[in-house]
Amino acid sequence: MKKVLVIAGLTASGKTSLSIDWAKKFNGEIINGDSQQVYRGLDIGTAKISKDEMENVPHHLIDILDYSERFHVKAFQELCREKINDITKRGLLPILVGGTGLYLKAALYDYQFEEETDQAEEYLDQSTEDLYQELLRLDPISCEKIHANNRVRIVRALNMAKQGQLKSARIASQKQEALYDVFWCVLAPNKEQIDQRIEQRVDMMFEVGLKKEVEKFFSEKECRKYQSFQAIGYKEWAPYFELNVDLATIKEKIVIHTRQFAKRQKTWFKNQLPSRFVDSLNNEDLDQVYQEVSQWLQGD
RNA sequence: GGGGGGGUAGCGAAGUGGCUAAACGCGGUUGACUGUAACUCAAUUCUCUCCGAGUUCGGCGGUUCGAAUCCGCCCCCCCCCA
Repeated sequence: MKKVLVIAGLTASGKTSLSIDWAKKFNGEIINGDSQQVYRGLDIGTAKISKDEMENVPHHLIDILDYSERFHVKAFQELCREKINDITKRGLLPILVGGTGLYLKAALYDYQFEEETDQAEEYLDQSTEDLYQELLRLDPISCEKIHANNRVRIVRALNMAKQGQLKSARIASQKQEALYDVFWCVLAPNKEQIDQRIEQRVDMMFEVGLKKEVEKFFSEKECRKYQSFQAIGYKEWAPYFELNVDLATIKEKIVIHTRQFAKRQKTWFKNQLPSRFVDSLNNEDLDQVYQEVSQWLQGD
């Protein structure tokens, strides 16, 4: 079984620096596992690693899309698996680094997606309640897992049901197994430290020109419907352009959204994966995991 | 000094005699998550010995069967005039 080392974790937990360190020590290459860092030009707001910081360690799946393009799990799954094969073939260790739990899991587990067209527009004029009723007819099992208010998920399941396979049936056909020999590290410092680091990071983003970056891509109203504009650090700027809201307020919003995001990530990793939580701001714990990873690499 | 507006749960803000422990939003907490996932959604958020009880709506006192809501005095904040 191919080995894949995963460095997942909360935003601002220190994934980037650890990944460079380990890539060198374990002779690996890095695959980005972050839904927003795939976009070219969105650098500051996504806290993307810079060329310098890479220290010549090869990075994959960064800057592969224009900010106007759409991206989704299926695409990530395919690209990521290709990279894993490629890196493994060259005798190196693939290190998957990122905070998008679903993407990581979908790439490494036996999740299956199929060719499918997006038909979201079809549902636009229908109420969420109606859509839920329809889904109740077509795929009642999925309804058990999707809340009646969760329009996004309902539309998704409906779309699948109408194009052939039921979402519930597809999930049932999977074994919930990893396709690789995976070591899951989840970097999760304690809350006080994460909150503090988030605040510092956002301050830094403003200092190094986040505003310019956002203006470059999103000052045109049209651009704000792009998926990339969903990213924290970007979407908060709409009131600045439209209502002249001051920068301090924008910044505060970004900090709050980032904190909330970190919490969601933590919940997700805690309950979706058999992962090794790492207090990445604690050197003892880091040494400890380092040993564990080394041992894991030696086994077959 | 005169005139006006205002003080409601962590914050913002409704409520102007009973249906109000008090709408709603934000923030907090917990959780869900298989093609938007940095998304989307849910539960919970005065206190407790928590299926019931106890304290709340600047403070004190009063009217009333009953008050955040009415009356009196006091304290604080904002605006205008002087």
